[in-house]
Amino acid sequence: MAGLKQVQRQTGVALWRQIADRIREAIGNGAYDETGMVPPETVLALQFGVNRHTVRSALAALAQEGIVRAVQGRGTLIERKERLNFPITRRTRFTAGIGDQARETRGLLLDEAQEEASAEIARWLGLKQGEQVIRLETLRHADRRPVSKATSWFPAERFAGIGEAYRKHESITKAFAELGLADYIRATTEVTAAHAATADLADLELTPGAILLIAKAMNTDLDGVPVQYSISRFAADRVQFTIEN
Amino acid sequence: MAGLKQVQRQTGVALWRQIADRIREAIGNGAYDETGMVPPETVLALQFGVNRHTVRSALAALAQEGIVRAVQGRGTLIERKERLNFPITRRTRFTAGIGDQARETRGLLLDEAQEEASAEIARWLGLKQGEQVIRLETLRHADRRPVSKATSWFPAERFAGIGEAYRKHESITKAFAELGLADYIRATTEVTAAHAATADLADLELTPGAILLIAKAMNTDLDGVPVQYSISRFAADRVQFTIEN
DNA sequence: TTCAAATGTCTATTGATATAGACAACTATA
DNA sequence: TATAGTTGTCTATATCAATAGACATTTGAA
Repeated sequence: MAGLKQVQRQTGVALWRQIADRIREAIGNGAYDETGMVPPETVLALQFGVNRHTVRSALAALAQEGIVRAVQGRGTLIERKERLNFPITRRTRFTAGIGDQARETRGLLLDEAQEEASAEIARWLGLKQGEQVIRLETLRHADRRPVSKATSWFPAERFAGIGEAYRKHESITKAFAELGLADYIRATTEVTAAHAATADLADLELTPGAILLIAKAMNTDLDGVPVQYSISRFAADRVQFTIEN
Repeated sequence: MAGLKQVQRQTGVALWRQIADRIREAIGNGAYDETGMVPPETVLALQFGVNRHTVRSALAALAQEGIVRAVQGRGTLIERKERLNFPITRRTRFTAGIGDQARETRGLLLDEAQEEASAEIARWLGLKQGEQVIRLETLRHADRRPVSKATSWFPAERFAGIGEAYRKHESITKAFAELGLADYIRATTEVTAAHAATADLADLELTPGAILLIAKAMNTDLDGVPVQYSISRFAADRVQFTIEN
């Protein structure tokens, strides 16, 4: 588990960024829980086989993210460490899934629009291409930290006013309930990973090079009729998915 | 979908690498399927807002990976494009899951060892810490391209000789069968994403900064007794997971 | 054959990245 | 109150990353 931590040169990814990513990950995995501190700069420099100044650049980046805080004379303290678990089941709901792990969850409506369904959206929602759909851009927080950004599409006819309902309740489940859909089922989830797009970086408070876990999900009502298709982007260092079969 | 492709400066990730990652992703998503070619360098330079030489660095990297091939006077042709779908269900098996999408799958045994179960492994396999387990390091290919690298643990007493059986059959399912376990069930899967570790980069033929989809999975026999715990690392640009509920 | 469009090559310059060394400033503890 | 251990700051140097411009070479179509 220990061993020489390695980085690669001349790959277009600066050493300080590789090291920052590794340390962030190690913190997330609880590697430094005993001391609550990152090892001294000289030790890290030795471990990664780089100059101490390079390690300092990495730690400066992590300090900028609010993950560590350096104290002269003492060391570099771990400020924040989180990895939420997000279960994916037939009853997957964001708020309920995260709810027991965070004191407070919020759902922000960033944008709302009615538009014609693209071929892909139409396929997922069982509509014809060009039929009207409502698109919501939402940003979900847990304990005041952004966790995921999602784009969702709903059949416009059936769910007119869902934007307003979401803005009020800050929850898809409650918005559905207000519009007469008491229950729904997660039918399909596709999971991929990718580098974050610029637009998502800012909202999720990430730095470039950061990784997103991307879940493309389709929900149906109890009769199996599609009610929602969504593409959710999660900050990979803050979330893991669990699939229980 | 079109719009200005964006890259960020002074983030420790070189522009040419960001651009290479975006283009690789776009190719994987079928963005250039109509022409079978990447847009001209000057067009890409305009789209990304960088100098043509920077785009050339990105394309050179992709050519190195064997994804594109530049032909003077014509353009830059797409050589390879793949994204396998990996379904996660109660009956998840690598070979069967990928089998219908690739002409040929292989499973290579990189390493085998018998060791004492760590606290985590023991918990997953329902053993006591320190009990003997067999660890296999395997590398799985589809159509001669590496797809995933996995570390698996098995209770040593019950599955003595599983390394040899895997080496022979190149399949966990068949190795289990040889040892008297005719059927098994995927009980739990945890999905995360992370930057690839150096050791995995080489085996999976990836470049640093590349993303892994990581699946931590536990399989049980039909009585619910754990038979395998594994951590599989997939090249994120070649694979997606599908969870059907 | 001609020409537009595309990739290939070269030179030059600037800023970011990484290394190296020296020393200052601060903290906790013996 | 020393002192070891830690982070903070400064200078200097070499290499990588990015931009800029000019021109050569190849291809495919008019």
